Amino acid sequence: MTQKRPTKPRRPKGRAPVTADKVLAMALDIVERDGVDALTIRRLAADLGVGTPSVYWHVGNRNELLDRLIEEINEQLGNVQPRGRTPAERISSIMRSLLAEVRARPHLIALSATQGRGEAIFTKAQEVLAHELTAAGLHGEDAAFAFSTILFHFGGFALLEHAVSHDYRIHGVDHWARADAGSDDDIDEAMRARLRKDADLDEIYEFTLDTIVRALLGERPGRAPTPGRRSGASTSKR
Amino acid sequence: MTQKRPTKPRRPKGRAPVTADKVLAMALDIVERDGVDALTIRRLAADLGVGTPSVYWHVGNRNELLDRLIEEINEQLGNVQPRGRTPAERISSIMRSLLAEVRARPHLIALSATQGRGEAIFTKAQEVLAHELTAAGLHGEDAAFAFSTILFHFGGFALLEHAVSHDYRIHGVDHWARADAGSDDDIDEAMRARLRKDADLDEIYEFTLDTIVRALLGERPGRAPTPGRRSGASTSKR
DNA sequence: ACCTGAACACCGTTCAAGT
DNA sequence: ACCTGAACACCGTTCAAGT
Repeated sequence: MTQKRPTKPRRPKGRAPVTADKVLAMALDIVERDGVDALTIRRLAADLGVGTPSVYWHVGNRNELLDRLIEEINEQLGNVQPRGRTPAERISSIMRSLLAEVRARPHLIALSATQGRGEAIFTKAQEVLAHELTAAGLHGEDAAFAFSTILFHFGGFALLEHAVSHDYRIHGVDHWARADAGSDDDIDEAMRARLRKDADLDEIYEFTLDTIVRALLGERPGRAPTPGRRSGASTSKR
Repeated sequence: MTQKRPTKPRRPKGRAPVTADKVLAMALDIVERDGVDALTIRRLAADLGVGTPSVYWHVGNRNELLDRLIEEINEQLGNVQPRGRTPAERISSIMRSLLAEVRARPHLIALSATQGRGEAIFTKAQEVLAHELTAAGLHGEDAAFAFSTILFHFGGFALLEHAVSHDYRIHGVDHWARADAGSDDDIDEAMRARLRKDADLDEIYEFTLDTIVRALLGERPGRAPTPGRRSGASTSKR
């Protein structure tokens, strides 16, 4: 539109004033493309075509910017609808979709981690979870405890998984690869062999989530949900 | 010793050459006193009485330094011995002491978080845990799965608790304080009231840990361990 | 082998000043 | 109300040079 000078990407006149929303949008863009660390005020200002003080004028300092970013992403998250027939299944299904959503947005986790805001994750889904908990027959303090517990379990898992996603193996690899690991005998070889490989995070999440939800709802554990899983794979004792 | 010039804290001659261990010790000192962010190469060099290039010579760059620091703290950690009569109790007790230890060293968690090394946390205790798991009758894949699951649960909790320790309330506070929170009726008032207050993190940890350990060991849930807990505190439905 | 001064290429943030 | 140039006070890291 209007005049465009090839060498000067800066807006020539008073064209299209930068707004706080535009700053936020551009910031989100940078984070999604190049990660949280790449989001510097100077880079942001440059991409916006303004000087750094302008950024400070629209949105506060870098911390405020990151906080706003978290909330923004958050609002786009958690449009989950429960699936399943039993209450436990429905609740588990919520937390499963949530993990999938959050995994698809690693920036969000990275942001939350750097900002120390493990809670801010998804607001919408909280309503759904609360609703489903009362539908499951929980009320008052019990419902609140179940709510917090489930959310905390989810948040902790998401955070650790992310913190560890680069080259994880629950530390094991180096440690358990050593022949002398595990004092002497005692720890059998099959276990040690398995610990040398990466842990199956999905399996862990599934199991812990199921277990916690069922316990909160007062159901007995039952090996029903994941058939064939956790059946005694007891191997040679060495 | 020898000459000491008051205005110049730098070591005057070739006195007491800096070693890698001294660098590490000083770094640990700074982190413990002023936090991870305060640990800058320049500050470290200054406190050591040398120029910045010296630091680079002894220990690599900042990342390597942080990694080494994590491992160092780690080695001082996890001298736990299991207490309790049943296997579940003994295992839970390990993870309880571990949380206590890690809580007493917030720097370690901060370090692990910034370095993305949620696993590095405590090496020694892993042996104890593995031992106790096999003593509980688990072997092979099952034992490995239990091991990873328990560690992951612990790590996730520690990480989230730390990330959130400053002003936590599972996001709730702002959200559930609003009168319109929870679509319309449905969510009862007692639950909403409880969500406005901070969640009891100890209670959550205790409950999830117990539940998971018992499930892994094949015990039935049972409300025995924490008597009086989670008894239907169902209050007025509004 | 160990240390130095000095520089490079970045940061976040603020100030005085412009329109 | 919004934007600028310029600076301040920091960073991590490296280079060439000293002993």
